[in-house]
Amino acid sequence: MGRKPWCGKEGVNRGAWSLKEDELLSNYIQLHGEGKWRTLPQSAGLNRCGKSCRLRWMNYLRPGIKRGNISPDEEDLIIRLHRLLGNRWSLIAGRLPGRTDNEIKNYWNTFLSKKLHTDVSKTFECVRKYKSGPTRKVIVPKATHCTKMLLSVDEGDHLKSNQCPPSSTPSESHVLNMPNAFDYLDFSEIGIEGIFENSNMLETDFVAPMFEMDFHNPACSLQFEHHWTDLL
DNA sequence: AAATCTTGCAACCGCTCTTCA
DNA sequence: CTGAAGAGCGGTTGCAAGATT
Repeated sequence: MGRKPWCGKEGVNRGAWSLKEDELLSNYIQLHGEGKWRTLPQSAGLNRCGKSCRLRWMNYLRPGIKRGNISPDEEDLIIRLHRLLGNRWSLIAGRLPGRTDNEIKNYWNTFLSKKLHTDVSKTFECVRKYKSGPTRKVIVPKATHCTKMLLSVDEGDHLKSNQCPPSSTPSESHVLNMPNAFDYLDFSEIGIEGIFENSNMLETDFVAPMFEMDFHNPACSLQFEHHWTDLL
C-alpha cells in the first residue's frame, strides 16, 4: 500500500490560476482557515490539486505578500543570508517579511546567481593582482586565532563530516588541496578594508557563494592557522 | 512584419520531514 | 515501533512576453 498521491494526474485544472479560482480559494480560507489541503479543493469547489492550492495561497493570495521590486537592502540581505544558509530559501524568506521562498529562489536564479558569478571573477582577479603587485602597502590586522573559515560548498560538505582534517600533519591534510588559503579567509575578522584599500574594489563587492564554517575545536583551528597567517 | 531566441516567473514535481493513530 | 497522511522544501519546467535577427 503506497501513499495516496496529492491528486490525480487527470481531471484537475493546471497552469495559471483564474480570478474566479483565486476568489474561491481566498474566500474558503478566510472562512475555514488554512490546512487540510488535500480535502480543501473539493470543499472550496475548486477543481485543483490540494498542493496547488497551498502553493497559490502561500505565494500569492496570503495577506501581506509583497510582489516585485526587491529593494537594494533586501537584495543585500538575500546575498548575505545565502552565503550563510545556502539554498535554504524558506529560511531566507523567513527573514524577509512579505517575501516568499519561491520569489527569492526565482530572484536568485535569474539575477543574483549571474551577478555573483561576475563578482567572483572580479574577486579572483583582485586577489591575483594583490598577490602579484609590486607594492603591497597595506597593513592588515593579524588575527591571533582562526576560529572561522569560509569554504566553497563542496569543501564545506567534505569538512562537515570531519570537523578536523583527517591528518594531523598539515602537509598531508586535504587543506593543502585548497587552491589558496587566502581565498578562504573570513575577511570580516581580519579587516578586508586593509587588504583592498589600494584597489578599486569595494568591500561590498567581495561577495562569493561560500559556506561559513565555525571551528569549535581550538586545536583544529590552529592547524589551519599557519596556512593563512603566512600570507599576511 | 514575421520568425526566432531569450528571459522571467508562476506553477509543478518529487522528495523529505513531521505528526499522529 | 510503524506506516499513512499532512505539510513543506528545493529543483525544474513550461509558457508568455519582450528582444533580437
